[in-house]
Amino acid sequence: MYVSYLLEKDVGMYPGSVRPHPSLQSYPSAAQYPDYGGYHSLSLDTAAPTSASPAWLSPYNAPREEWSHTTTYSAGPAALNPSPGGALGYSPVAEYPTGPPCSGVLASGHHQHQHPPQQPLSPVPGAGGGFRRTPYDWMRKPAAPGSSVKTRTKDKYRVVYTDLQRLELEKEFHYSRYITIRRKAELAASLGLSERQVKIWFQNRRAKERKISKKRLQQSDPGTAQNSSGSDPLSPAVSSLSSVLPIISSNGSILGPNGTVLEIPVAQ
DNA sequence: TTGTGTTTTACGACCTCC
DNA sequence: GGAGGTCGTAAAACACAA
Repeated sequence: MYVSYLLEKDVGMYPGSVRPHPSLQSYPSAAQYPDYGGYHSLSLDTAAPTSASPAWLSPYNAPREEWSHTTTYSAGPAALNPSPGGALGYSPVAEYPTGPPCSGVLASGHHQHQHPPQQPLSPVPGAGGGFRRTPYDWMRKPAAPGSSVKTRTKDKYRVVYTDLQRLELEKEFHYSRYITIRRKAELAASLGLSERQVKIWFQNRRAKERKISKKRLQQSDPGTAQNSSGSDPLSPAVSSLSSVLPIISSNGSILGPNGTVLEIPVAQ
């Protein structure tokens, strides 16, 4: 928590609502997010789809807040502002070099490209180097008219985030593993998610990274299992980015390029 | 088609900090 | 007390082999 607190304090980290570091002026392609797409592994080039893209509104676009009868979610920005990004001026996808044409949705703040799912445009590399059989199946499945396709069994349910949502979350995660309150609000608004969802996504994403790191350590030689940086090693993607991007170290310090410490957590 | 393993959302419990 | 952190876990969504 205090990390976020520090980040929030460090206004310089987020000048306005744009990515601060010059290297982030244009986002790397999705290929640079090895962890992204592990589930719906759509490379951006193919995910960007021009027409077959889920557009911005996924079949799951309805925020959980709508389930108020079963949850206690607070109404997030998504619920209040269905026009993502516009008011906030944050249009990450618009900056995306290989971004989808539909990214205009974010940039403009209007869902201009809401097409019905169509034919899969191209095969997508799947696990094992093959191609996914039906990369867009998950987009089409739910299209039951009138239903927001929230599968629910018993009291449990979950939605599947769109590729674009996950990509943006991944990008933010690779910028910093801990999201600030402000960025969380911005991201939630621009992605049509609740702040709670963004927060939980980051929590789960960190857990995933720890899990991967742990697995990696176990696979490596036990003798050298001790990561050079100690515990909680960064994922490769993050590690590579850490050479140019500010990042939060395992002890909460804010690391700048080349590991320089920009800010040290205040002793609590 | 089915069974199985993995990944992704979501939550509760518990903790720390302000 | 509220917010957000980790940790553990449930269950849906998915991939893939048989």
